[in-house]
Amino acid sequence: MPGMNPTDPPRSTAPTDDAHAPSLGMLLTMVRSEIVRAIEAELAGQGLDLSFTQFLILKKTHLLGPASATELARAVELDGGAMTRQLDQLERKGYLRRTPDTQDRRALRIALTDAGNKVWQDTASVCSQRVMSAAQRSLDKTEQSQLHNYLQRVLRALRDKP
Amino acid sequence: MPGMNPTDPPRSTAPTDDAHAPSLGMLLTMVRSEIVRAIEAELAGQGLDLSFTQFLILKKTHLLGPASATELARAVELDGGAMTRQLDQLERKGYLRRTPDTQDRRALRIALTDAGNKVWQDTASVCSQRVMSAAQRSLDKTEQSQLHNYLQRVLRALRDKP
DNA sequence: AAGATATAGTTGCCTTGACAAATATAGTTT
DNA sequence: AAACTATATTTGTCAAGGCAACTATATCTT
Repeated sequence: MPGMNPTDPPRSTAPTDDAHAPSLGMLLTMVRSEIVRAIEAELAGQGLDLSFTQFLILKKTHLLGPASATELARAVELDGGAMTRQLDQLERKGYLRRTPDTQDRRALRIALTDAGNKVWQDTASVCSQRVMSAAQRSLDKTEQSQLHNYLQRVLRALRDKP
Repeated sequence: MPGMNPTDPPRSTAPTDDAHAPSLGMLLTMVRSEIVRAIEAELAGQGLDLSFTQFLILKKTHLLGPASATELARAVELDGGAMTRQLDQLERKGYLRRTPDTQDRRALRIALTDAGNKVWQDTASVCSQRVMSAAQRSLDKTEQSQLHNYLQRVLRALRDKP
């Protein structure tokens, strides 16, 4: 076993027991779901009724500036149909607006409203920064960028198939 | 950007158009979903009709030996209700069996059938090994264990709240 | 320019998973 | 041992997201 951590506690000696070292896949799942939970909790704590997905959409809309629904969907890795429904909700909450695109009459331009901008800048972005820096607080700068780098390389390896 | 209209609002210049460097959160999402996709594709390619969740349940059942539904649910980070339904399916497919626990009459013992064991050992575990080693092929041993280590530290930081 | 093909957004359908309620059984306290 | 309390599993309900079908428009081909 390549990464046998000496500080691991002894364990029941059942079948091939190394059940305590989570696999890479499991770690990714757990880390991600903790981040999601934490950000949703922060948002709720600030009185904001936003799901993690909605938070992401606000983030990307702010980041990209007015964008089409499809661009946004790709940016947050969400299905187009699901995007439509999330946009419905965010529009109902008053955080963004759909405007017909004058260039392409099939498309929309999704833009933050003033309220949406305010919520993003004053609250939501702060929540996520708080969570993300808490998450990485035990890594120094070098380690943080290594982590980032490793994950990018893993991603590329997975996408450049063979 | 095809068609930049003069009446279009200014492209947000502020947040440094570094929109191309995915955040840590986004990386985690993307890496994980690539892994899931890849493993499901491998399984399907081997003629196995197994969702990623079902794959995980087989894996953990193999790893833990006969376990209760609750133990399994915790091991794969799945809700108890969802577990019941996945067990229904896996039992229908003939890969595992529910036996009443003789010690605790509320509980079950979930065990792989012979078919389940065979599928795991001959096919499913191989698929996942193939995907996971492809994923990490551009990291050397040291980097792999650093990645693992960093993720564990991030996870701990998130769980040992502030 | 007509036809073929591709893309944007919406909607319907289906599956999954979270959450809560219900039931059965253990374990603890009085 | 009766009353509480905690745990294991199941079921109902709901929201979310994937996929396919549909409409409208754009783009490419002939």
